[in-house]
Formats: sequence, structure tokens, C-alpha cells
Amino acid sequence: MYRTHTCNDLRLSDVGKTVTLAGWVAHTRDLGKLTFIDLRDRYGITQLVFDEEDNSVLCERARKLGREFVIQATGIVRERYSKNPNRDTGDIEVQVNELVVLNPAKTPPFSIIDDTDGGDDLRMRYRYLDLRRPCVQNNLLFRSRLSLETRQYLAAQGFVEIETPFLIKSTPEGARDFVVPSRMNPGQFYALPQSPQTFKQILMVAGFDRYFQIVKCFRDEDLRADRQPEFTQIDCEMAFVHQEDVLQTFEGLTRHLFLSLLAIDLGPFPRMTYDEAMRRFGSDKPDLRFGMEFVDLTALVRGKGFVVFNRAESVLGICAPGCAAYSRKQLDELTEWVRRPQIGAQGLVYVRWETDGSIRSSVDKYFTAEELKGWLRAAGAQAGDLLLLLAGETEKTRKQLSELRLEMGSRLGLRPSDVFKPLWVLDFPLLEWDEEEGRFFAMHHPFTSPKAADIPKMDADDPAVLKSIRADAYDLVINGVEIGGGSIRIHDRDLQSRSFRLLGFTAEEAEAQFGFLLGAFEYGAPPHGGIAFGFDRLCAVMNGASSIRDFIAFPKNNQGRDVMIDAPSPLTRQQLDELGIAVVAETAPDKA
RNA sequence: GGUCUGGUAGUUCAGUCGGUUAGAAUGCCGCCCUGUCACGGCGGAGGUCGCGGGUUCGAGUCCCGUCCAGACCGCCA
Repeated sequence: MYRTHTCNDLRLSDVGKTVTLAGWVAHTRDLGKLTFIDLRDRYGITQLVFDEEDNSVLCERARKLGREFVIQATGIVRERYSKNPNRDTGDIEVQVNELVVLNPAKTPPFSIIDDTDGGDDLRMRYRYLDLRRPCVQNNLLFRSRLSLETRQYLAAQGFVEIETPFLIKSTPEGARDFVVPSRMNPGQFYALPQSPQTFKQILMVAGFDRYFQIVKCFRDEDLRADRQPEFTQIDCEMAFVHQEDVLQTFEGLTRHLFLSLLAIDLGPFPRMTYDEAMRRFGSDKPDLRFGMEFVDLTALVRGKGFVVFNRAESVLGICAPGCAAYSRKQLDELTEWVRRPQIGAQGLVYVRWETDGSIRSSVDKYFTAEELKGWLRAAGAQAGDLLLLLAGETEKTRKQLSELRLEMGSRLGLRPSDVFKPLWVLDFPLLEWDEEEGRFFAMHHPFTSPKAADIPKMDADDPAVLKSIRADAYDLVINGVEIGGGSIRIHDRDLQSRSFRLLGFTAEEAEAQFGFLLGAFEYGAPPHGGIAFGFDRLCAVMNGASSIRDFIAFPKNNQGRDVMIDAPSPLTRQQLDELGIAVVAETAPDKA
């Protein structure tokens, strides 16, 4: 037996016991004739003490232990002379009389503490050391508890966990696929699933009623702080349900997870249509932790000689509370901020309503104080507030002002990480126009059902009418992060054919790509719908973090590389030959 | 595919207008220290300034290219 206790077990009540601990040397404090060692395992830290008067040989050995040595120490639990209230085991220490070095260690390249000095690259290359840091361990322990709670909740609701294959068929729609060559079928490739979408729908046809899976999905697209090429979804599908049933079920799951892991009751989730979200916040995933809603000033500002406003399709504003005191320098900086290529606004108009009642704006020469006052009133502003306006094409202006709103929210401290504001966004458009390809794409996916009332619009020729078709599609948003999305699916063969036609599929193409699913639908498909939650994002959001990397044990870097194992890597000539693959890219095969 | 930021000691960073021996903190090594817990004190070692080219009497510093890392846009049905 390597140990009798973990490094977070011992308390005052254990004083006098002989115990054996094992763990990593976190810290050595050598006071000469007295040496302290902080012994760490994933449970905590226990102080070991070596006294020269007590055992000089052992004390000398303890002094020579390096950081991250793996040791086993046996000794007697003692009450401390001076206690450490910051540590669970701070009342006691173990006076060691037997020390075994289980394994020495090289000096680590960075400190194994929460507030580490290691940079991202270094931490990822030595991820096994990074994963020793208590804060990173806590993230993964949280993730483990979250998946356990999810399974328990959904199982209690009658959901069945069924695994779907990872080696499936590539389809050109949607994100790029990771592909896997098939040795036994030379020249042919599997694709890794972007989601188990079609399989879960087939499970509904098969009669499983309520399916879920906590499952890896793969997308060969560029990475972000919240996007990894392989990520985990809580993937669900239900049969004999309307949209309302799905919303209720997964609002229940979400509330349960917040309650059980964070002891926070989210209450009933507010709902908003896509159109409303775009109008009020310029985003399909508004952060509801703060207000600063859009105000449409287009009609109010027209016809007064300010050409920018007269030419603009939309003039939209947000009211930044208490910001009238912004200096010229601050406003210039803010203008520069919205003009950055990432935002792309042409300029920024501001109206300051000073606390003394006076009004100052960047367009004073075009508008009277009374007119400006009218804008402020329309925006619901109060004295001391700052009105910020952007103008231009409606869609672009909304997007730009949405970014500005989030930025101002952050600067004003209105987005605390321990407050959670969920939101269902409903009635997403069915179709999305793609400028490059000059055709419609499914905004969600090709199996999404249009709203019953909008089905007649599917026969229209007018693109504007087609764009206005709404779907039974919904997203769950928390704090401005898209946590989940889903839809009611088409289960009617004819409707599915019409949908494919809208998306520009010929009958042959639809058959070639999704024939198996369409075939299944001809054998008695129940009405069904589902949702998928981004599990990594949920972990991050619940912990107030913006990057999902700290909640994934072995994440990829910005270039999609795993720097610890150095993947991806070239194949050997022999491997390529066996697969019948010739590489024409700049990376030559290994000479191995 | 694009924009921005960064790359200097093991690590995290500073380095002025281009100037003579490139610094700090921390870590590491040695010595001292019996109640520390970010222990403390004294001393020491440690540098291809990412790489390549250019400008210059002189480049960590300026210019061009390139590689790496991060954030973002495009992309992500």
C-alpha cells in the first residue's frame, strides 16, 4: 500500500496517528535545522516536517528533494505550532520518520501553481505538468461532474445513451470534414462526423424515442478560443414532440446542471425570436447580463444636412449609462476602436448629455440641441449618459453596434462572470443566402422543419419571401454564448423533397448524399426534433471562462496542432503506399 | 485567405532617439538560518535578443522576408 491517506485527509482529529502519504514535492522550505515540505496530490497539500534534532540523516535527505519528486513519507500526525488557515490541512503536519523517493524529477520548466509563470505554448507542450496545477485539475473535475449529472438527469427522463459511429460518410454541406482513408477500399475515404445528426434521426425512426449521447464531433475549420477541431456535444433527439417539449426538457436539464453544480437557480428562461434579437441587440446570441438595447433613430435623424445619416439605411444607437464624462481622447479612442478592420465602421457619432443638462455632440453643426434632445429621449437616456450612434447598411450596422455594445458592457463592468442570463432564441430563418455561391443554404441544417405557417412560402420565387421563411429552430444562449441549438426535423418525405429543391439539390444529389435517411423516412418516421449542447462551452461559461481549452485535457493550438505529441505529422512512404495515397502538398512524407 | 499583437536568461518580462559590458523578478546551484507556509539572508552560474537578409561606422532597437504563438475577421449546414 503506497498510502494510507490523501494529502487532503488529515485533520486535528488524526493527531497521533501514524500515516503514510504519497505525492509530489510542491515546495521545500529549508530553515537549516528544520525543513518543511509541501506534499501535493490532486486532493490537496499536506505539510511534512523534518527536524534535525529528531533525525539528522532524514532531514539532510529531505533538504535535497527537488520540486516534483514523487515521494512516499511515513510519520506521525502532529498539531502545528503555527497554523495555516488558508489550507484545509493547515492545523496539522506530518513528522516524517521514513522517506522513500519513488521517482526523482527534472526541474519543471514552469511553476506548478494556479498563478503559473508558464506561457500557453509551454503549458501545452508539457500538458502533463500543466494538468498538475490545481486550477486546471478543478476544471477537469468540474467537467467530469457535469457529464455525470447530465447522464443522471437525462437517464431519469427516460433518455437512452446510444453510441453512433465515428467513421461515416463525407457530405459537402456544412463544415469541412476530417477524412480517414480506407485501406481496404483504396481511394475511398470515411469522414469523421460533424455531429451524429442523421444517425440520431434514424434512431427516432427505429423507435428509441429519447436518445442522448455525450459525444465527440469533428470539424476541419479554423480555430478560436471557443472552437476546437474536436469538441464534445450533449447530443439529444426526441420523438413525438413539438418544439415546446424540447425547450421544456432542456431548460430543465440546464437548470438542473446550474443548480447541482453551482447552486444557482436560473429560473424560467426568457424567450425571444431571432428577428427581435437582431432588432434589439443586433445579434442572434445577445448577452442579457446588461441592457444598452439598440434604439432605431433612422427616422429621427434624416433630412437635416448630415449626409452620412441621410444616406444610411439605418442609424442605430446605444446609450452608455454614466459615460457623458468621457473625454475627447476617450471618444477618439472609441471611434478608432469601431473603425478597426475587425469592426469596420466608418465612424462614430456621439451625443453627451452632461450632468448640468447641456448637450454636446460630434454633429452639433447639423442638429439643434432640441433635435439632439429628441434622440436622447428616444434612447431613454438620462443626464450623464452617452449616446453612441452608428450608421450604414442595416445588417452591417447592427453587427458593428452589437460589438460596440459588448465592448462598452465589458468596459463598464456590466458582464460579471458569476451572473448567468439564459435565453431561448426562437424562429430562426430557414435559409441563409450565400453571396459567393449565389444560392440558399440551410441556416441550421437541411432537415430542419419550416414553421407550419411558412410552408406555403416555400413555393415562392421572390428571394425576399424565401428569406422570410422561419424554421422551428432554436438556440440556447447564456451570457451571449451559444450553448446549444436544435430544431424540429422534417419527417415528411414530400416536405423534405421541397426543402432539398430550395437548397438547390437535384433529386439525384439528395438521393446520393442522404438516400439512407430519406429511405428510412419512408418506413414510418415519427415526428421528431432535438438539440445539441456544446459541452466544452457549457463548462467554460459555467466557470466564467471564455476559452474552452482549459476544460479540455489535451486541446489543439491555434493551428490545430497538438504540440505535446506533435500532431498532425507526415506518414511514412510505406503507410501511404498501403493506403494508395500520393501526397502532392509541400510536406513530404517522412523518410522513416 | 486576411487583420492585429507578441517572440530578449530555464520561465515571466523591461530594454529610452540606433551607441560602447543586454537588465529585473522568479527559478536553478552553493553557503547560512529551529516554526516556515510566496520563508528569510549572502554569493554564483545562466543570453545564437526566433530565423534569414538588408540599411548603417554601429542593429535587441530601423526595413524586407520567413517561422512560431495568441486574439480576431472570413469560415464554423
